[in-house]
Amino acid sequence: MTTRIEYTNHDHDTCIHAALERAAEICYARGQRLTALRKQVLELVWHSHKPVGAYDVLAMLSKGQDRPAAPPTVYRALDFLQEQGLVHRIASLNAFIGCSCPDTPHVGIFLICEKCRTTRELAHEVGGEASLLPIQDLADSTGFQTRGALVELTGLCPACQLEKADA
Amino acid sequence: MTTRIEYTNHDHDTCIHAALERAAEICYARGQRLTALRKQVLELVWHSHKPVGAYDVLAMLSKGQDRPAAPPTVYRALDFLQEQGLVHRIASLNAFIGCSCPDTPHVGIFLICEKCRTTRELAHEVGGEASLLPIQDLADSTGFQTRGALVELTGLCPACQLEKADA
DNA sequence: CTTGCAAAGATATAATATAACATCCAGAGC
DNA sequence: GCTCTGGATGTTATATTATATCTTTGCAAG
Repeated sequence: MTTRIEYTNHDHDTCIHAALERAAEICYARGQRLTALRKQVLELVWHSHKPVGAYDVLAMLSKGQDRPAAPPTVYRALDFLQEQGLVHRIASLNAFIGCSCPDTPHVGIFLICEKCRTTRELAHEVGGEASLLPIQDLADSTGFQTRGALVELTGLCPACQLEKADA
Repeated sequence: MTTRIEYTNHDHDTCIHAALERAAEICYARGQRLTALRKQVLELVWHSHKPVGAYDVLAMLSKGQDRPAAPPTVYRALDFLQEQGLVHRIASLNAFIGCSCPDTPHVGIFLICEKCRTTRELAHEVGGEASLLPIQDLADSTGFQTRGALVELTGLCPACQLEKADA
């Protein structure tokens, strides 16, 4: 038995559906409005487990529309979703990914596959947040007052390690 | 006694000079060419202990020139300096900062002050690299093969904590 | 001296993000 | 129902960051 998320051969519709439902609950509980647009953007971000660029969202949003949406439309929605902790921004990719644990605020710890770009969030795994403590302690010891953090590891996900062996 | 770097009231010319000298040694030892342009860009990045944008470097580089330099000039120099480990890129700021410990390759751990933007690299402090181990272990335990990392903490540096108390 | 190659110059454009102002629309209070 | 208000969205323009591509330069080995 494992808590590992299987990114291949899973029913991703379930991921999306669950994420949207939880987002609705969270926003309702906080008195925030998950409007149709914001919901749609969230759904598009959840389209895969790979970070998606703002302009990718924009393109998906505009597909089949008479008038394509403009960048601020997407960026505003993404800002809202970030404020609510529903998506994270991956700084090293200028891209966004859905948060699978939006209930509690946390700093993200991400594992980004260099090959397939599938990205997994570690922060809320068992010991996830705790793993930051040594760094925080070191920062504290220099007198720095930490308020936010960004941790992004790049490498190869299990699936791509196998593929690499093939090649 | 402390190993803490004092960023205020220090002779920054010494920092710059030392960085340039060490860079020259490193490049020579590796058979890499620290050309005049690359050296100048490195010096401009070292202009302060705050990350500096590529276009800031570009502006400084062009000041007083007949023809201003073009972006690729700066980006190429920065790419070279990054490859040699002489500067780091701060992803959350789209900016660059001189590495104070370029002799050995390492992942950067940065403390970025939200107020004055002064940025300090922790990676090579005592226990710096080691502080990443719990995260690496966690990543390993998921089967992820880490090849690179990015750690950026934001908050308030000691000096700005005092100022904030004043205000 | 010429040839080969890395570095730098030059031009154009791609990709990401925000500023500023106009309009819309849902809900509160009358 | 009406109107007022404030947040959300639309619209236009532009700022900021980064790269592709081709040309030219300069230096060093043969």
